Amino acid sequence: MADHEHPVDAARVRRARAGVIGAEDAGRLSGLLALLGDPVRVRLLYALDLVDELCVGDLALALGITEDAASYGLRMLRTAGLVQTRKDGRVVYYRLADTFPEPLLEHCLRELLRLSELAGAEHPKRGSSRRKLVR
Amino acid sequence: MADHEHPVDAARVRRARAGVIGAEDAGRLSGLLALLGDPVRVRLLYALDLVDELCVGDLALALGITEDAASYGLRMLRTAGLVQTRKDGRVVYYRLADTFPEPLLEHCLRELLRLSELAGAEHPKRGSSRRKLVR
DNA sequence: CGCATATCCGTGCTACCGTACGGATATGGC
DNA sequence: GCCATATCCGTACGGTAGCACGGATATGCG
Repeated sequence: MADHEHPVDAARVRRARAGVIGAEDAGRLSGLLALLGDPVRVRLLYALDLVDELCVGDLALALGITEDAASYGLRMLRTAGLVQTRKDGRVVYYRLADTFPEPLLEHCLRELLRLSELAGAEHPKRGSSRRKLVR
Repeated sequence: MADHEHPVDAARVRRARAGVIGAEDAGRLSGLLALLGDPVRVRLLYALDLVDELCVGDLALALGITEDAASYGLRMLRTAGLVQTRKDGRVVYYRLADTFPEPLLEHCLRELLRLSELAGAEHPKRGSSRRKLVR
């Protein structure tokens, strides 16, 4: 591909360069978004938002996924600090983290869901019908 | 891993099962989130939000990425219906789609960015320092 | 008409993600 | 103490995403 050394609109390029989100922030933000960009993890968060807390096996049962998948997804969310655990005997109960901005994120997700319905409906991106997420 | 046939808290499992987001919706939503879960695409959207429209080469220049990467990212966003194009001669100008909920999404991203700063700061997820996003 | 340029497209490669499997660890019950 | 169970962990593997490279296409310019 050509190297394109000559900007077409130098002024706008400068404005964009100056104001665009930095690579550091973009990395963190996209990392978080990528973390949410998984059917299992999104549904885990939704489920935990519904019921205060639930253990790994019950979450797997509720979502119709293997305990491995639930455990893996929960570990990712926990590593990112989005959920926290309470251990009671052999059972580990997961819940949304105290710092979790429930209403905000729920609002965001609801709106993004609406957007996804009209924007990317016909594009079978990852996990739309490829995996059996339920039952 | 054990099969866990006996739910610990059957009531909550039922509640979670009934109210949790469906697999269909989860697929679309996570697909959209995964689409946003890429440093290049997030920054492309930010840049397009700053300046009304910009062509591929200038966007690559502004973000310090190759034109291939810009073209690829823009194609993804266009396929999902998040951006639209205007062709003028050889140059293709990209802008946010008319249906793009600017203030909403911007608000969401800003808040998520804040969340990412305190939640996943110490976890080098994808793209934090792995890729050269700028310069 | 021939050349330069802006963008797209097909292909191949590398890296990584999510899952399954087997085993390890911890805890409770008998 | 011994066994069952809930969860985690290490490993291996299939699938796929994102990028580079070369070429194709289209358009402006002389």
